[in-house]
Amino acid sequence: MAKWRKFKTKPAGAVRYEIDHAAFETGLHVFADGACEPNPGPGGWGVAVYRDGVEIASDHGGDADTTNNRMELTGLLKGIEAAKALRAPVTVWCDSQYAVKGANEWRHGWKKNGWQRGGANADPKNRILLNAELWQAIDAALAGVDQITILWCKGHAGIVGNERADELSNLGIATVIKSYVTQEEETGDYLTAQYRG
Amino acid sequence: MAKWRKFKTKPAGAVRYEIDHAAFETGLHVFADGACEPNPGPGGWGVAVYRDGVEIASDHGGDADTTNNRMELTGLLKGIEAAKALRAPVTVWCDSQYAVKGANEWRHGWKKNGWQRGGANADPKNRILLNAELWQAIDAALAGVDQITILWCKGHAGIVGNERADELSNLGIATVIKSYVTQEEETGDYLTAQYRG
RNA sequence: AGACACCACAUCCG
DNA sequence: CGGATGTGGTGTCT
Repeated sequence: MAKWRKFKTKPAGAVRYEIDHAAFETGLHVFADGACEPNPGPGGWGVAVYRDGVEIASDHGGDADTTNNRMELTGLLKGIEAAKALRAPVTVWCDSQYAVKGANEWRHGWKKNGWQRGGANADPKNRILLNAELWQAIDAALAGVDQITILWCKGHAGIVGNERADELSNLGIATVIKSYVTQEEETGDYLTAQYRG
Repeated sequence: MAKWRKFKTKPAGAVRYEIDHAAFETGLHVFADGACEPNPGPGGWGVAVYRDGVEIASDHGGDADTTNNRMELTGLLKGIEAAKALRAPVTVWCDSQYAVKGANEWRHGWKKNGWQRGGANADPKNRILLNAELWQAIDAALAGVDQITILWCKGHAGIVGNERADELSNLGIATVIKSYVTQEEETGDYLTAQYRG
């Protein structure tokens, strides 16, 4: 029974992704998300905290020049910090497998490797770990913590907390943009001539 | 939309990869490619023949259980055979350095060595040449031939013939898969129980 | 140590 | 349909 059979026959299976909404209705849950428009470009992150299904806190922010994954990591980091402040068992949800697997699995290997990618992958130029400072910050935030569980949830799947975090990350972008407009209005100096009137 | 997008998306660097398309617009060119999805797994090969920039022939095929490099070699072999049939100077292009260097350089050493890998390999197990039958077939196809030049071209670089050969190799995979589906419908025996009904 | 190719996953965006 | 941001792997040779 070759592996690829499972791989190839998947389309026929019509696998449906079932969302266990009930799983979010009890206890403490933090949802983190990031966005970037375009990618790369101005980006934002958002965090929403839920207790027993009701939002009890939220936060957001942004960066003028960033990437989707940097914002995703920043959101997760802020989510972890928010979760730590609760001093109770919390689940932190994020729809980026890059962020979730990185925090749960890959991080340890990178750390052991001096924060480098150890894989048998391409040239040594690609050996450098991207966004290393953010990974190190996440690693530090997670040091000695055992009441936080980071889990992956599917994006755009109707999960309320995820949609809310997405909304907040868009708010983060809007905030960044607005600060540009303000700066532009004040100084008239941000945009290059070709983009003005 | 927003002006800052344009402002942001184009940093100063902007290195462009230049392809000498003109090189393919004159004379006889054969493009060979292979694919494997996943690797290892079901694979396909594709060959496209061009005269003065227009496609005059194509071929494709596949294998149920193979590797990317086996398909790459099979594609090259079929390409060489197609080139021989033209009985004129032909350039055969392939994006696999494994296939191109193997056919142009390494092949002679291996042959001299009784189709074994030479070098300082103490372990006789490491002297086993993989895909030896394919290399021997290529060697036989190239015997006494002097009107065929095998060259490497970069993959996924917008080279029309290479993209076409890639498409054909995917067709090769599809054909293989389809034959499985047919077999499944006929015998009801291909899929494991968990994927049926 | 190097090179090329093949693949998988998720997200972001147009 | 397209691209970018990022990770993980295998196939093969020198």
